[in-house]
Amino acid sequence: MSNISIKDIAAKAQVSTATVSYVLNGTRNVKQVTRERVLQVIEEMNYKPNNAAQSLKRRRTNTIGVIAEDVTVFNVPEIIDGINDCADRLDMHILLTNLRLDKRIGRSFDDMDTYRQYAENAVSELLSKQVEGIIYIGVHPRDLTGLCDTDGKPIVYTYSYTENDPSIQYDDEQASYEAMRYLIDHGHSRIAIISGVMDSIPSRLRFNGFYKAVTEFQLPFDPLLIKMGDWEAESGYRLTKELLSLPEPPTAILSMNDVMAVGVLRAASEMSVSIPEQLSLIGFDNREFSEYLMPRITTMDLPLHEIGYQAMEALSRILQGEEAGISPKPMCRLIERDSVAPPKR
Amino acid sequence: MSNISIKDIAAKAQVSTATVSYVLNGTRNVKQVTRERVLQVIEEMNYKPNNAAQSLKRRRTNTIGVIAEDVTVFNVPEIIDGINDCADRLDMHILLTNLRLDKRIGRSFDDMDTYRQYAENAVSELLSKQVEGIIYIGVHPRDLTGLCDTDGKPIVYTYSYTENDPSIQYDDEQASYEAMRYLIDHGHSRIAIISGVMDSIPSRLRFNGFYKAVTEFQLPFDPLLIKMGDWEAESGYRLTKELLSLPEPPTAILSMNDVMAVGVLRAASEMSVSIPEQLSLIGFDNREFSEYLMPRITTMDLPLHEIGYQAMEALSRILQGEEAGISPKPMCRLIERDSVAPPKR
DNA sequence: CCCTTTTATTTAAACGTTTAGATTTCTTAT
DNA sequence: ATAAGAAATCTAAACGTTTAAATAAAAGGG
Repeated sequence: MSNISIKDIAAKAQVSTATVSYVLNGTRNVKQVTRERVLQVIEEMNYKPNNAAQSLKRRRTNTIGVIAEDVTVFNVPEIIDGINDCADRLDMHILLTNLRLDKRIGRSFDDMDTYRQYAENAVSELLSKQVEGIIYIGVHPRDLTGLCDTDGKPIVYTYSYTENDPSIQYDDEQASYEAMRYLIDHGHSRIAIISGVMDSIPSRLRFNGFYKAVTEFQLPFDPLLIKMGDWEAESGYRLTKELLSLPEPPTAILSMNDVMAVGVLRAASEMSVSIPEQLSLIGFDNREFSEYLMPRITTMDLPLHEIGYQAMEALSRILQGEEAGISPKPMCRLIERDSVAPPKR
Repeated sequence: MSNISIKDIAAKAQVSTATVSYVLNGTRNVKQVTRERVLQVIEEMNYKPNNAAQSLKRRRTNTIGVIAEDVTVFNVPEIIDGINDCADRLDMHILLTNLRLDKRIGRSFDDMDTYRQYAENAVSELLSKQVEGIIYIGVHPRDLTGLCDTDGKPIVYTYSYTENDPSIQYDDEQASYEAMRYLIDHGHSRIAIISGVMDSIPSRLRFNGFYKAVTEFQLPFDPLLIKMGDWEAESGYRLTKELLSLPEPPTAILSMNDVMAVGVLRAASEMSVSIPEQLSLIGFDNREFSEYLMPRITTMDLPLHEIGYQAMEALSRILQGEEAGISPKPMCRLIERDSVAPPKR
């Protein structure tokens, strides 16, 4: 049970505490022989520097806070993993705060009072722990700006649904543009889109990409093919039924997430429309299950690790006093599987 | 940009630093009027105690370390959420260390040297941060015992594949026993089991539960119905093909995880065996996708939040000097869906 | 061999708290 | 009014490091 301090090491190695500190940090020359003696003693006594004392004196903690709205949301762990990966390289540490918002206030995004309370607590806690900056992983349309005083400590947002600055996002618009191109390359022109809730930025960006492809490739723009979902499977199911009942149904559907794509699958199956023969389908997110469905669905993989990594990099840059810097948005990647084929004619 | 210390507060409120500390911690009587004055100043200056200084002086950090072999493994975030939930209540903080083992050494569980290196680093880091104890979330057959010196700090294992002490696990044996009962209640007697890799404790425990039910309900024990999988979908697929090709195929399959159950589904579909009419199926894990498959599969939900919570509770008890205590293992819960029906006769 | 320069080591203050023990101030009983 | 006791406040040391500044030891140069 250790309370071995630098003093104990100094005493046993017959040097001053300063010398021990110098060998530990390499901040000054130490004669080879004494260095070895000190290291030897450190090893013997299994000494570990007291981080609290170090931070106090150095006035640097090498620690950043990560606030996650909810760690159990599917994409959050990957992002944390990315932050972690980068933090390791920068010799930084992470203090994780899980707001547990999904558990605590569920889907009532407008319960701003409760949100504020939890958010303030979290920030206050982190500041007290002397974090040098904060990364905020949002999963819903809300954020910290104006909510609480971070005492000058920088915040970087990632995976946030709202527009913050600085904020690290992947390129949603390009992603849905690419998905469209893939469908078009396969010969589709009557393509429907099922969106997520429209108050979220990703929905809007993905819609932009869709629209860009429609105009660029001069597809007929039919408002009947634009459906507003809510990210849940049920909406994919319902809207697909509507789409397939159209006098002139689409030959392909772009679903803004894999969960709604499950609903598409179900509706198609019930209506005996086979995928991909009679209807092509592309999803978003590359959720694990997208590979387990029948057919395995083609989907857009999100660079989650990457945005976590970049968020940490950006924060680090800000901490060095540099500008956050605008690195190009990481790209999504199409995972080709079995849910797309040329349209039947 | 804050470097407001207790001294600044003391000066502005015209009291000594001791008094400020007393109002902050309530450790001594302070006259109502001075207390208010001090609190006022604290509020005004937005003062946050410096945690490093506090820990240094108090010699308590109220912080525990959590070491996760890999946070991106599906069940880990739920467990962390449970730890978090309990820690909040106990006013404890969590320092998360992600070994990133799946990324770094993949499936080579026997690469003990690399493992040791990462593990030692992690522990060393945490000890330096003065954590009071450690929770280790394992996902593979290996652990920390004998690997590195934790300097007397207690470790609690959870979700670990090996036998450690103290270790918080849910009741795997009971779970598979219950699953069997459910099948038996539905009229099945010729029940096959597809196991995970047999060097993992959960596999063995689940097998025990299976076997207990077989003997207790006097089912014919047929070795041909016992198949060794490896947790992956491919093995579920292959073994199901074998099972369904038997002269006397089973009427139900118990798969030790949902991923292998996907393979079962696929094999059955290819062989035109319909589920649940001709073959019943129960999985394990209640993975999100189990609800998205067709048919939605009946599966065992794991009390992941609960074991995280209990791990934190147990660690806290140890830190109070009490015994770890053996609370009853949390139970798994059967999620009834559409993959089980009475056998066709 | 002494003086100078370089290199190695030590001394002591500081970081921002907490907390015994000392001191002051306030109450209350006489 | 005063002494005694209680309540409030203050003083100062300590926690385990780091780091300027001071000092000591070693190395070079003539």
